[in-house]
Amino acid sequence: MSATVKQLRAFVAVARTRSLAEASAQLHISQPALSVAIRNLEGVAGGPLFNRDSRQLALTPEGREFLARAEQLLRNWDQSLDAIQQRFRLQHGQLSLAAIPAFALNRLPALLAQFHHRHPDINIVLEDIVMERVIDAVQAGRAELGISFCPDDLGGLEFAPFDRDRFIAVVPPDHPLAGREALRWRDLAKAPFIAMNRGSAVRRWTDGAFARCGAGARLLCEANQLSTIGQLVKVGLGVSAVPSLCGAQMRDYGLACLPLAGPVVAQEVGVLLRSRGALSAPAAAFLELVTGTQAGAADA
Amino acid sequence: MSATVKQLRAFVAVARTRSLAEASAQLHISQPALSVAIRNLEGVAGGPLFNRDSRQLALTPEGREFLARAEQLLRNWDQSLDAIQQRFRLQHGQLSLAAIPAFALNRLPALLAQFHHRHPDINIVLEDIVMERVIDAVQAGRAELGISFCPDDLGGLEFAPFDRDRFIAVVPPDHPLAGREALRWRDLAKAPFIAMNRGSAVRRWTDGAFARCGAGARLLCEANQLSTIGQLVKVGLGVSAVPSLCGAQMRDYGLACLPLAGPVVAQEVGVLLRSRGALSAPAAAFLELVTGTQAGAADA
DNA sequence: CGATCTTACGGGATTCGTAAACATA
DNA sequence: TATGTTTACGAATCCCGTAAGATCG
Repeated sequence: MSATVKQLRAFVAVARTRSLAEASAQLHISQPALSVAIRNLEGVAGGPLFNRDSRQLALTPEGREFLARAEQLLRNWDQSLDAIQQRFRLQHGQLSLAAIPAFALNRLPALLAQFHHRHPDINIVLEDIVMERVIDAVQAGRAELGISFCPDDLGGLEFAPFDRDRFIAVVPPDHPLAGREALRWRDLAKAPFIAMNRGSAVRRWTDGAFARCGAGARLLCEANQLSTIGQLVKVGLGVSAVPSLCGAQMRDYGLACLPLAGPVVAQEVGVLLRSRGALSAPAAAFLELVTGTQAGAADA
Repeated sequence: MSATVKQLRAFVAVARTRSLAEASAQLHISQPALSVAIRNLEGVAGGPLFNRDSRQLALTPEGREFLARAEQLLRNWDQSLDAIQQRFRLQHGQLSLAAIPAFALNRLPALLAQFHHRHPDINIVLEDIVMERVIDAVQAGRAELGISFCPDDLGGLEFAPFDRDRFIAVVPPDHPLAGREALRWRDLAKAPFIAMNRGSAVRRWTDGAFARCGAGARLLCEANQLSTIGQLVKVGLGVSAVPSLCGAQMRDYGLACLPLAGPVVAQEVGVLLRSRGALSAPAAAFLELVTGTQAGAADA
């Protein structure tokens, strides 16, 4: 067996704190894991790096020498890795996006954090607006990239899908339906339904789903934001169905989210853009990021 | 994810050979494994290190810069690790051992290789002799350490056990008994038996085992080396029972080795020495090696 | 008895190798 | 078609975290 970078970092942390307990907290690993890591490193080195006679670990002479080498080694390591990452880092420019709120609230933050970690010098301009205005923004060039469900009318834009989103049922946690494994659309038709405002894409899809299963929903009220719908469900006004994108958000509100069996209502989620060839470097990098990492991200 | 030393070694090998196939042979890993390793490293770096357009991989400018850094990094790494290992390495001295042939032929080579790898400057003096003479050698100080089964009379020596050895049955591969899962001593009593010479410890144990199960063996012939016994079994003269230590050797001869159920004949294997406190550094190191690593090494 | 380190063991993630698909001269 | 790379998937390995044990003040 050979030594690893992780073991060296562990050794340096322990040598500095002179305590496994303290070092394990710094390294965000458990104390036993650190104990075996140090022991393994000592196995590679060929002898003891610490004296364990007292209650507090003290470096042996060999350990003291190795500490100096290890610290230098880790400095070089991090330096070299930073250097190569910097070479690939975009130096300037900006990323202008438009995204529908369902995506902007749930998936986008993690993606943008990742993007910003890779390219800290790129400014990010984000508009979270409804699907129709996302299309406008991309067409007008206000945003280079748009993220939304696949619209019925692309308006001359390209669409690069990277995920399929299925609707999920949202009910109050104490609702009789909340205990089920899965629901069908006709189950939702029996309870008062809280829908998106007429004219929105989500509304068209829910209407279509009810129509297809031959059961009209008892429409109780409408809202034009999914988070509003969540709150209305929360207070017991009725039930609803939302894109699974919003599952995490709805669960945060304390609502029960159940998969919807039966006639599948699935929508492509993807990136809207004017021309793949004319993308700025930041936009191209983001497009690669989103199509590469989002491939398998399902929600119940 | 962070980069690993292994990935850096892979990168350097590929960059030098400009071929995954060639590099994978050097690194003793499969080509696909190397392919994903490089891809992962590129993921950490944030961009492509190689141009894959032609059939032959060529470094990108960033890859070229990284290669220089990686080579330096690996040099430092190996240097530092060598240095610490050298600090723990015994500089001079010799290790004088006596071991019974059963052990010297089967387990000792790997142990000595390991010891020599750790302490290349230590001369090793090995006597492979029968148990009684091992005791003599240690008592007389000709050997500092003796490896053998636990003798009935320690002769004033210390014995540090590190393994339990059970006898196994040895039969020709085409023998009717060879197909069984396991044998009992009384099964062996039916066939002609090839034993160790009277007076040897192995002979006393096999005699004892037959006596205990109430079946006298049909003694066909005797030999004073276990390897001779193996060859006699091979040519169909009869069957035998040997310490499991010799299992690998017997299988190498093309013989069938079967576990012996029923009355257990097990012997402690361990190290004989005059005084634990008076050991030389090489002997102490070897003792630690053998008691540490041999703990769980069973043979069918 | 309390704090700290070690040992033992089950679960999860990573990595490897085999096999098959793919690209290119 | 032959060489060389990538993708997919089952299997083995390694590493970590939880829990129990040991040691010292």
